[in-house]
Amino acid sequence: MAMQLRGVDAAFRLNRLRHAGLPTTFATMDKQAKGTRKDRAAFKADEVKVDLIAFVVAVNDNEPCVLTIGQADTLPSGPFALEHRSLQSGLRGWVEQQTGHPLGYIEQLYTFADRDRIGSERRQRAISISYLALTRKEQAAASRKCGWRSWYEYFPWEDHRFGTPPVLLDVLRPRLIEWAGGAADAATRRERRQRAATAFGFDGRHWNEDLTLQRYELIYEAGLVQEAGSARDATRPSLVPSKSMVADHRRIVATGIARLRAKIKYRPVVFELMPQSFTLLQLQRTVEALAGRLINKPNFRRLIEQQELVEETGETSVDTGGRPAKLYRFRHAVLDETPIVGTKLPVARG
Amino acid sequence: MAMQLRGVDAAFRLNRLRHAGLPTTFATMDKQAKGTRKDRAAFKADEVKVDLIAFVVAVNDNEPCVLTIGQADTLPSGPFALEHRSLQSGLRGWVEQQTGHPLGYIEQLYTFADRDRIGSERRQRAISISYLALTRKEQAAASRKCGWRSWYEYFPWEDHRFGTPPVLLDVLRPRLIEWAGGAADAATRRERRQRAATAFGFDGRHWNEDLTLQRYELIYEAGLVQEAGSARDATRPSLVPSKSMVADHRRIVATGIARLRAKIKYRPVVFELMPQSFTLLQLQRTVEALAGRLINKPNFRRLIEQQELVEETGETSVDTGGRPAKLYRFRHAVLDETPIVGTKLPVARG
DNA sequence: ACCCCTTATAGTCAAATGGATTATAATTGG
DNA sequence: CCAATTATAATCCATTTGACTATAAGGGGT
Repeated sequence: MAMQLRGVDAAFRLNRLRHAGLPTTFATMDKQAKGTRKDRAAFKADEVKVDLIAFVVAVNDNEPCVLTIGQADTLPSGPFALEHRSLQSGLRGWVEQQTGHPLGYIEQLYTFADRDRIGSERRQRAISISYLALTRKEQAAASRKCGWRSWYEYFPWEDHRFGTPPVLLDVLRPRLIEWAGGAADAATRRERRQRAATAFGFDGRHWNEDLTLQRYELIYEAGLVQEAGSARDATRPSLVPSKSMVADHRRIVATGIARLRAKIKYRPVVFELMPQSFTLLQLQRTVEALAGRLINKPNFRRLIEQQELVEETGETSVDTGGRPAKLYRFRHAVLDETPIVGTKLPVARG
Repeated sequence: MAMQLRGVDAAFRLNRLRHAGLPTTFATMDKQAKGTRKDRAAFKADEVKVDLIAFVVAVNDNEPCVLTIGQADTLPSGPFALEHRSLQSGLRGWVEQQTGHPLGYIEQLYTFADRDRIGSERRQRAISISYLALTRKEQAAASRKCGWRSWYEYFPWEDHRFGTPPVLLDVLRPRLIEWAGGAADAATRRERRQRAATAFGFDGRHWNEDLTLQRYELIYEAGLVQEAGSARDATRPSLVPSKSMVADHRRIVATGIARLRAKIKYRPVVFELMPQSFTLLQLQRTVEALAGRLINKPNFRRLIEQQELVEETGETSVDTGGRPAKLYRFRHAVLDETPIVGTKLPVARG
């Protein structure tokens, strides 16, 4: 396998193995890690390169988009260098240089170790730190070799706004069933079916839009996607129809989508993607684009209003095609107020 | 300031500044970041050192504990080296070597750039990757120079199980009010009061146990805590009574507590901290220890049962002091089933 | 044996929340 | 003026959730 399996849920999966009594990394751990804290300065071999990678999001015409560079499907990135004052400022610098796009909201996603790069003289370790960034397309200053592409070109099974995507039932389901059935023992087969059903909402289960990363990892594990630059055998006839990305960038995007979909439910981050003033329907359409599913209109409005996230500007928008809609703006004060909504513990009050 | 302000919410705070029209990192960004992707291999200056730091958690006698090493209050850590097969295996190696403790569940917390270390010949960049790990004390093999310390020695204001901690109202509140009032302009004063009230539940607001990191950052920003090794002026007479840690380890712990408190509400991670079989009250006490607040007993049992997280072992425990309690064990199958509980979007079904 | 204390377990009830639906208002375009 | 389209308000009902009460089952002392 040309790529390493990793991701946010790797620890979780590993843990499942542990409970099942199977050997884990922990059991087979390399014992040769020597040296005390004092020794650190003596080693030069410990030095590694650090890459910063950005998953930049904007919603254009109700389509959630990722910022890419070059002809290939590549995320903006660059090495963390001495000139950078911080990781974030390094990331901003690279993105602005490569795309001409200034970033607003930034959030760290995940740090992972790349597979060893064999340098000219010695082994070279590399680490990638990925980030999620939110902006608006208009902020782009006459872009260079970069462009906005819809998420759903890379993840066609993730868009449920117009009903269940055909690819899900026509392609993914049979192939995942096939993959599950290909396992050696019955327990693994059942476990694979279980995982696929939960992640994709098969067998009458509900679709959960937050499981984007689990779904990608499942598809990847089943060998149904192929990324550019990986040297996989070409014997496998047909993969799931979707755009691939360079290296493991598609996994980073999946991580970012999952994070963002989860986050819009408890923090007011959507407004980073909105213009200064907007109608409630525009806001709803943006959330729907991110979540990949439709939202009940009256209930959405009730939710927004009772949380007092927005305030009226006093103006109305007339290009709605029907009755003019009130324009709203985000109440920035909520960033200081926000008590974060939901608890799930039955706490004892008083 | 001897330490850099950073953390999970740094992006959020930064963003608030942006909206308030203040200059930000983005605005003052260094423009000298040069070089294309092809140049990477040519630079040696870009190499950095990578440290792995572990926040290891166990709950001993209803007290949530952190694993520390040495006499000082230090988290297990060590450099990421060539011998390590992955970041996680490197972390496991260091923790086992320094504490003799094997790790089970591991989850990445945050990656940050340390302040520059001035090496003997040239500037040296360093990066720290922090992790959250869950275990049980019993797994410890006759420990070396390490020990378990209660979280609440470092964060006495976080334990609300036995009522509001005195330090909150007697020390923190007046000092935070003083800090808020010390701001130059009225807007900043109001914003500071607002933030403090939200984070600590002042002025009749509810206590939100998930805001551990925000609270620590606020206290830090107000100059009310001092960490070991920082060269702060000694003129400030009295700080908030609490144990400090080496470097920014206390911030890492705060990040981990916040993450864990949020996570137990939607993923069944508590069971990593439980023995094989346990009573429902033991489970409840463990959750209470982590959350730092009491839970309504009947409702907690209802929650556990309706989610089918556990199954009866058939045995009962008699050392409860009253009626014997049924013993339960975790249903590991839920790890494959779990559809993750809560949505907060008013989705349109059908 | 009995009482009393402790904890376990089951059940009830009201309030709040959340999903779905219907009704009414204000525009544009023909 | 009518039809189509969108905005906005209001209502209904099932489910969830917080708070509380009642009963069961043990141990320890007298």
